[in-house]
Amino acid sequence: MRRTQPAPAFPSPGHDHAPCLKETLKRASDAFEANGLRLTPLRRRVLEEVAGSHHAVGAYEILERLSQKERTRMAPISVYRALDALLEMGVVHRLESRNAYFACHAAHGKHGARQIVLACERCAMVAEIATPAAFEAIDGAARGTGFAPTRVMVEVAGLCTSCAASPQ
Amino acid sequence: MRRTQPAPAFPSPGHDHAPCLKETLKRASDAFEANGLRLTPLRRRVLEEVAGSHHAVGAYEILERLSQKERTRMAPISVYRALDALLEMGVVHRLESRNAYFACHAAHGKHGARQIVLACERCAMVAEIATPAAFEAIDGAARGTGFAPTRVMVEVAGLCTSCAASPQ
DNA sequence: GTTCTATGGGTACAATATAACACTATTCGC
DNA sequence: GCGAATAGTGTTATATTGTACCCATAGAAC
Repeated sequence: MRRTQPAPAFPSPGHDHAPCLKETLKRASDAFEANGLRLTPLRRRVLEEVAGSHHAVGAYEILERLSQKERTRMAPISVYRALDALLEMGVVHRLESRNAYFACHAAHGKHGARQIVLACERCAMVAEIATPAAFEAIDGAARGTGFAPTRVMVEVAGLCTSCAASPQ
Repeated sequence: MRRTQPAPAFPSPGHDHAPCLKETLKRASDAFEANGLRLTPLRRRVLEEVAGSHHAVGAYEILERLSQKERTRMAPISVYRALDALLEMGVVHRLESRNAYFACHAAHGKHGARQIVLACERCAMVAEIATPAAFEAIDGAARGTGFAPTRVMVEVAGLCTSCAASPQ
C-alpha cells in the first residue's frame, strides 16, 4: 500500500534521491523525443545538476559546478541555452522570486504546470503541489476583470518541514 | 451610485489618473508617518514615477526618468534604497516575474497584500485584485504538507482588457 | 550532395542589484 | 543648547543575472 502513496511534498533530507533523478531524466528524454528535439549531453549535464536535489539552484551555480566537474570553462550562455530548452520541455521550472531553477519531480497534467511552488527561505528546498482550487479561484477572478490569463505563477515562501523543526 | 463602485481593476487608458496618484501619495505619507519614518523628497519622487501610471516600471527606468527630469546624475543605489523603503511600507510592490515595480493603488487589508497580481504581457499594465478563496486554498495546501508560509506571491501574466481587444 | 534546422562555442555586453564608506539631517534625552 | 542615536543620502565600485551576435558543426530532409 505504501508504494501507492504519493511522495511527500518535501522528502526527508536523507531520502534516496536516485529514483527521483532517474525518473526526471526519463521524463526529460521522453519530452525531448516527443518534440523532435534531443536531450543532448550538455542539456543532460545541466539537468543532472538541477535535478540532483530538490533545491533551487542559480544558473551561475550550475555553471561553476559543471566547470569544476569537467575541468572545462563554460560560458554562461551555454548554461542558459540548456536551461531554456529544459524549461521549454517543462522538466525544469524557474523560481521567479529567486532567479533560480529547480527540477520538476512530478508529471504535469496536460495543461502544463498547474501547481503551486513552495520554496523554503532557509534551505531553498522546493516542492510543487497540485492545488486546483487555487487556480480555479485565480482564473475566475482574473477573467472576471476582463483579463485573459496565459500563465499563472504561484510561489509561496516560508519554512519547509525540516527547517521549521530545526532551531534557528 | 457610481461613486460607490470600486474602481475597475484595469482603468481605461484615458482615465483621469490624478486621483489615483494623489491617493497613493496620501497613503504613502500616512504609512511612513505611522512608522516614525519620512516620505522624503527622494522617496516621493521615486514614488511619483512608479505611481504615475498603472504600469510596472524597472528601477533603471525610474533612474533615467528622474535623471532627465531633474538634470542630475543619480546612482542606481539611490533608487533602490527609495524603492526598498516604499516596498517596506507596502505602497509599492515588486513584479517578481519581470523585475519591475508598481504602485499599490488600493488599500491593503491588515494582513498585508493578499491580492493577486494581473500583469499584461504586452503593455505591462498591472492590477491587483483581492481573491480570498485563492489564498485560502494556497495556505491550506501549503500547511497540509507541513510547510509554514510567510509570503504568498501570485502573479498572472496575460492580456489586459485593452490589449486583448486591440489587434496584434 | 545540398539545404534546412537544431545545437552550441566564444566574445562581448546589457540589465539588475548591492557592498562599503563617508557624510548630513533629524530626533530624543538631558 | 548639546551629545548621542538613528534615519537618510551621496559616491564609488562591484556583484549577480541574463543576452546579442557571429559563426562552426551536426543531423535530418529532400
